[in-house]
Amino acid sequence: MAEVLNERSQNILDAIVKDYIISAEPVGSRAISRKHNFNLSPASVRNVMADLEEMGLLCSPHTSSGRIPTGKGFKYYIDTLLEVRDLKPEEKEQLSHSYRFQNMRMEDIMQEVGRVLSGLSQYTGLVMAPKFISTVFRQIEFIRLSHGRVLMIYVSETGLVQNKVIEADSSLTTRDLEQIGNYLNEELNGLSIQEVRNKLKRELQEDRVHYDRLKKQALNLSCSALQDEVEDQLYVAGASLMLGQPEFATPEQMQRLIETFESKKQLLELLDRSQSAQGVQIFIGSESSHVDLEGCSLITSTFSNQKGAIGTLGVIGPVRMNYSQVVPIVDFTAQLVSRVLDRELE
Amino acid sequence: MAEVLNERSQNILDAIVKDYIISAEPVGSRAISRKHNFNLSPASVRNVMADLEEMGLLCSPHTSSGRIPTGKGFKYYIDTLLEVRDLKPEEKEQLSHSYRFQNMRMEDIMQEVGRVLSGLSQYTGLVMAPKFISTVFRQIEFIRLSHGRVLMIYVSETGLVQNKVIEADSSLTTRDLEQIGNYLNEELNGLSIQEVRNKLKRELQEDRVHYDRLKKQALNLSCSALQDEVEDQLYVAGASLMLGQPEFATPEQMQRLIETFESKKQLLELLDRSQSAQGVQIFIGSESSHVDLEGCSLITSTFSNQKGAIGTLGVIGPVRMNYSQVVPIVDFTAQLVSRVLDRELE
DNA sequence: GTTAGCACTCTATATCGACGAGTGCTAATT
DNA sequence: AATTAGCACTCGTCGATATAGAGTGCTAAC
Repeated sequence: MAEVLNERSQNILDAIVKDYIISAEPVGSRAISRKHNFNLSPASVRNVMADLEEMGLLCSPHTSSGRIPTGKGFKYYIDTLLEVRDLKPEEKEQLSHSYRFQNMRMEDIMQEVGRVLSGLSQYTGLVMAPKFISTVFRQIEFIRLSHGRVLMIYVSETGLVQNKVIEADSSLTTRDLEQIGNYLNEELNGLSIQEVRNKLKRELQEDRVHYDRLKKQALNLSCSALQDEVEDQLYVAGASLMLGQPEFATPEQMQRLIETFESKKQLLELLDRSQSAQGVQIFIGSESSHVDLEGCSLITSTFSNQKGAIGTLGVIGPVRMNYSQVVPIVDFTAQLVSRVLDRELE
Repeated sequence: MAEVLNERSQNILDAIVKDYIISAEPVGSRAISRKHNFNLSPASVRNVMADLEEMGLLCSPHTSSGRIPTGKGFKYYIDTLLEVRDLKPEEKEQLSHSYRFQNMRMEDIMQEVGRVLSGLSQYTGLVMAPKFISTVFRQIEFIRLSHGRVLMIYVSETGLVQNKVIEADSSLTTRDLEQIGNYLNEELNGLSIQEVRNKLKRELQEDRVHYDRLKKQALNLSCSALQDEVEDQLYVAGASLMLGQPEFATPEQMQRLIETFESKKQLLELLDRSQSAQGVQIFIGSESSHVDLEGCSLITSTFSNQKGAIGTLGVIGPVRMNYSQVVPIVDFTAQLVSRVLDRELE
């Protein structure tokens, strides 16, 4: 699959991609031959470029213009040529100070991370909060609303608060709900949601449950409270920065981009995918199949605490993104957030 | 201040505004004279238009183009000429069915309202959730995090959940926090936040408090929990629809608009202002002083339940908005939401 | 008071040519 | 055999120019 290029071709591809990342404009043979001292004439460079074009790594917008890298070209660059340097200690130090996490709710932390990611990269920051199902049970409360509707408030180990309205037997009193809460808090403390579900299922099947009305109701209630997925929380920051990029300069492209950001569905799908793997991942718009993010690239990394609450954060920018700068930022930020989440556990 | 126009001038202004609302293009004398049967020649219409221009109600983009209404012209139209018809019962019925509020958390309701407002109007929907301070106390919980940090979860009468991290004496145990919660829930139930604050202040000043360590800590804790303002919650839906409007067709305008929507600060300021008055209010971009929403108009109304939790919702669109269509939608939606909030109280 | 007529203004659109950047090919060079 | 200089060719950009059309303001006639 991955074609092998000789060194000269690699160097030239590298140079073209780097130039294009800066200028956003087609790169000509003359510029390459002059700026980088390969000691090659433009004509020789042109020959190589023609080869690269044939391989599908470059293309030219029209007959007589320079070349721009294709999606495949960028992929090759990222996989083979990109050198991601580690941040220096002082850079890490500085980066840590960009984030102010003191006395913040989970929501605020997620939002702040998005904002800072966007600010540092000058692209759009994305954060997906840890999924409900990946969290560890800490506390649950039930509050009676009207007509047999109950407000459930769930708090995870890390202080993630989620709430949900559920239907319940309208005969349940405030007192009942309190007892149910106490019972569950004692029973379920420290279990992962997955374990909680298993435990609940097991207990519901035991026969003797049917003799204890309250216990049965407790189990039913917590089942509907914890069974269904709670909607994913996605934070998007700095969407307007994307509009400054030349690749989205036309009104139609802008509108499409903002629509995509607004609906969040496609973004969630992408972030979901990256959650399966570890470390930094890069998606290139054109290759990412049915997702309609043409011209965009996504750099993501997952964060998690020791108990396994997993979230994803990243930066979305034009394919022509400054990967060597953004990748370490995303990487280190993910580590930073993981550490902060662990700090929440006393 | 408000100038008085004779009937003919009014009719012509009315016609120009209505035409402009539809076409978004300068309106010429010929079009007015033909489409509306005033039995006036274009020349006569031109004379009137010249007068209206002198009064500052119209302007022409350049020497030889039709006229467009100025901000002042729109204001006159809204104040004097706009006829807002009430919705017919079947329209109300239909509108009610657009909203699906079943088993929704407060957050979801707010979001849904924004979405539907945007969908119905084809402009951008805004909803500001009831402010923390305007709510009525229902329940409070404290959860111990690390290093003397405590997660406070507050639930209002209407099921609005807000949480916040506060610093606290690190010697407080989980048991203490539970007792403090119980104590507060008993003492404060049913009071408005304002009353709660007063009560807390009063009790803190009583001398004998100092002999009861736990009570003192309870008061201190709830003071810092309930004293400061919690961040306002603003929901923006359908921002991309604004980008389809011809007044925001250039990339620069698009970017500015999205920036304004993204920062939310200016929008909050505007919505705040409208919260002081009752009923539907209309702000016109150019007049709304220092807020940078040129070319935009805002139609708002407040909603509230019987216990006074007040929020604001509305639609933001180009000044050239279809007021006669959108105003009743905003108005009725606010009533609808108020009713839904009251339903939450059993 | 109203309107027909007309000169005038300004925008939008299309057309044209010059310019420049860049290519691909070929033949000469190393 | 690889490299490169030279050259014809292509194509997009920019500015100038012309044209059509919409709309106005003014004046004189109704």
